[in-house]
Amino acid sequence: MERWSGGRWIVVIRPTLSVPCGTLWAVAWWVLHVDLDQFLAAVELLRRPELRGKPVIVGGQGDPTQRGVVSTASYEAREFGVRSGMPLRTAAKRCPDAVFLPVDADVYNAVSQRVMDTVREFGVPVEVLGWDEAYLGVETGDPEAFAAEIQRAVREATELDCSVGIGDNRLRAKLATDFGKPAGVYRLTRENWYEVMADLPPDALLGVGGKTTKKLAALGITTVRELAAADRNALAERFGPTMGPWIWYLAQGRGETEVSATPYVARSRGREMTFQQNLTEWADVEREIAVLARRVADDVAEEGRPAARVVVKVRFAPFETESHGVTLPALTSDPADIEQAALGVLGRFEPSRAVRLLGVRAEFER
DNA sequence: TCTGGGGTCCTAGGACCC
DNA sequence: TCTGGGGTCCTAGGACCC
Repeated sequence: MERWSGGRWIVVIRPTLSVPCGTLWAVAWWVLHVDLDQFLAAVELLRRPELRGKPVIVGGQGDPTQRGVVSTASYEAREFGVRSGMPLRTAAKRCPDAVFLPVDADVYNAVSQRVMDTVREFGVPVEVLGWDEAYLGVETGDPEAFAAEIQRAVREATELDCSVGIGDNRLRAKLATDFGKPAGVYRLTRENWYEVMADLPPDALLGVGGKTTKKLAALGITTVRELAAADRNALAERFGPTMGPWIWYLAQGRGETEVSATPYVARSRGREMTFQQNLTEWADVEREIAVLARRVADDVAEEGRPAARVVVKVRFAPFETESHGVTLPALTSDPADIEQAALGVLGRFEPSRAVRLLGVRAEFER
């Protein structure tokens, strides 16, 4: 396909690669994945510059003697083997000199907003994935230059570094980002997919985690290459008619190319809390469920759509999780209704066991 | 290593209906 | 009297992601 642009003809190829085309500029559709480097730690360093160069760990209440896990570790802390998701206690053992800071969601929200506003100024579709990530759909002959422009703009607006993955689909763009970190750009396409990914374990793919990797190993599949070459029907047999073929596609680097700028519509809103000391009195459990339900009701009100279903989650000591739910007799945003529903569902749990975590979630109509 | 809090999507099994 | 088969909806749990 050709079209007239900027005073010259350009060749538009979608969604494949740009090809040098004589005096014509070859333009293609790219997915760019923008990911801020060590986001939470980086934001904390902005307001506490004296911590720069030190191992900084953001997570929980910022107290490694309490229950909580690492949200983000600075690169210095990662040198000690500290990783996201690790218990704070463990992180403190690995890196005793680290500075521990509590998660400050309001601040990260505000900074994230500035970053995303900056990225949106480029006038391309932007799909935000969380505090620190977004996909961009970009039509350009030089995606590396575009990526560098984004990095420059984000740094200018926020003093934060980001890495950019360039891909011919969302999967490859997202995986590319890690190879660009920190503060770099990397391109992953059909051209170099196997060269880069073939020998990595299946959980290098987005959507394949530890559990699936273990099950695959039991089938003799231990690399992306082997998964890509596996029998699709056998995978469907083992992992289900959707998941089986899906992970097979992933291993080949195939994925969605669309980047949607349509606003995110939540399926559910929930609140949960792990208690520093297990609750052993059921009256306390009931009281805390009521508190959580009221908070969820606030979130539901903010959402502006009524709840259709309420689900209660209980994690018993030491770590056994159960959930029960109820479809509401009618759609409602009334805090009293949501609280009543949650307390009613709570009656279906065993009341004589110590409780580690409680959660309440409201689901919206699909 | 004693395992957060915010979510999404898929699967399996039972209920229910014809 | 003890027993079909298919479709659909609901629920609980699992896996995964940031």
